[in-house]
Amino acid sequence: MTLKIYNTMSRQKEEFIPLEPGKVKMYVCGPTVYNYIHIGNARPAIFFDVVRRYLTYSGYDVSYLVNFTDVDDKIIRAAEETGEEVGALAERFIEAYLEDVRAIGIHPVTHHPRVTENIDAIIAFIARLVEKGFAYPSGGDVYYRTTKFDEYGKLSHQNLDELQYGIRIEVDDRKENPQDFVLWKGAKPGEISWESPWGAGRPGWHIECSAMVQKYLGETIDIHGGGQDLTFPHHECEIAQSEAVTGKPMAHYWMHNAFINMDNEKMSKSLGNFVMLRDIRQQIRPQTLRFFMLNAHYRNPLNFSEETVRQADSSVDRIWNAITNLEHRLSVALNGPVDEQVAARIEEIKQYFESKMNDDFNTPDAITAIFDLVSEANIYLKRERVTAETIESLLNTFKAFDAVLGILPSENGDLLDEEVESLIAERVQARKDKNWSRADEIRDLLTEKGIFLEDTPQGIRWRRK
RNA sequence: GGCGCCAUAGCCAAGUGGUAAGGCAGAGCUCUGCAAAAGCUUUACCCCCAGUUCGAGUCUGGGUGGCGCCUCCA
Repeated sequence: MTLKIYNTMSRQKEEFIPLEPGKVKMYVCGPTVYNYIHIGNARPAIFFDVVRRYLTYSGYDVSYLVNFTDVDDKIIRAAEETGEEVGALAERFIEAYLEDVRAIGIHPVTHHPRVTENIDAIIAFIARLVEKGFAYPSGGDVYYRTTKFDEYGKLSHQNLDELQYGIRIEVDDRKENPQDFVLWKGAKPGEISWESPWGAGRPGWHIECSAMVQKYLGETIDIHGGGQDLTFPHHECEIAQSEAVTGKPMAHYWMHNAFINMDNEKMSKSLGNFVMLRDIRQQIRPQTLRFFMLNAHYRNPLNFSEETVRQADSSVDRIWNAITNLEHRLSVALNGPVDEQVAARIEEIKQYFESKMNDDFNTPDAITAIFDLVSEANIYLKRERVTAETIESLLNTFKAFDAVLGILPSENGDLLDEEVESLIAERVQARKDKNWSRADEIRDLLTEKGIFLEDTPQGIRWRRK
């Protein structure tokens, strides 16, 4: 069973063949750190985290890089407004970003290269482009000569002549052609800058990725990802830069996620219709947010609303309940072999899970496998006699899937305090005495504290919500 | 103008041409001291029109409606 990935370049699903057996090099465009990230920014963060986790699950050794754009126009403007140094402001939002993504269960990436730490590599890269005639200095800036790169437009399938230039952005007359883009920006007086052969300045937006990909991962990588809006111009420009220098493909697989919408409109900072991740994660569980994102295919738009999030939250409850119920039953389970029928179903479900993940990361269908497992577990628990080995086997399968999806409760012990313990003990006695009113009173009291009691033939079971 | 994407149940959402997964919500039943959790049962002529085919949600053409990119954007 092989992994297939939809490649924006070919507009087809292609079999994944790594450059080097057993290893994957992937690079995803990260944030420009001038603000907190919103839910829309969280989609690629979560999705590509899952891609990386699944590749790891599949046995690959993955090098996963996400860059920080820590100097650019917006950062400079933001720093002017707050009165901070550019570097201090960028650092502050990098910390905020790391805190945000950690909170939603994203595994640490291999490395976060930063523009300001790679200025030399960027200058060297531009110098090679100038040398080869793909770039030209003009009025203190350096521009990329798009007409020189025959394949410009191959990723986004755009025709150079048919692009509408200057519609949104005024065309700079220092360019030979309107479609040329800036590689090096000459510094304005007082602006943060670095020395270069073309004078003091700073890198343009696209060049950082070309330079850093090459420096950290090599001339060709396996997977390059990002949001759909980066296909053009950003990734197109990266290809023009990198392939002009190396003559080799920059990446074998180009992956792009669709957007999160608000009222069917793209969530974006410029439209102002966004929800900050920091704000929403006070209100919803990280696992709910991940479930919400992964319950739709990454290439389809996803509408964010109170209702759809609530539905995701209830879905996560169903999964968590199954886990809690399995764990509760474990303490009174018998010793014995794994039930054969259950084992066979687990194997089927696992095959299904992998076949769906292999099909261009079809996470909605992979989630179906989780629910199949939930059903299997619930039905098994209906039996009077269960074995610990079978329960362990079910729990381990949940864990295996969760190593990819990250939607189960976190491992850290969820213990009850003494007061709660003694209330539960009191309720056990009250029920023995058929003192139903006291039993109900205690249950209501604990419900208010977010602890839900359930009476089962195997004793009291509790869960938190 | 160019390049694309999407339309499936009340809601969310998969779906390799062979007579529609899963989740949420709802209804009924079972279990329960009452609950909860869970189980069982139950809810679709797949936007419209034509075509290809023994057979179309799926392929082709044409509509309708919505969305994205075309140098800030995930």
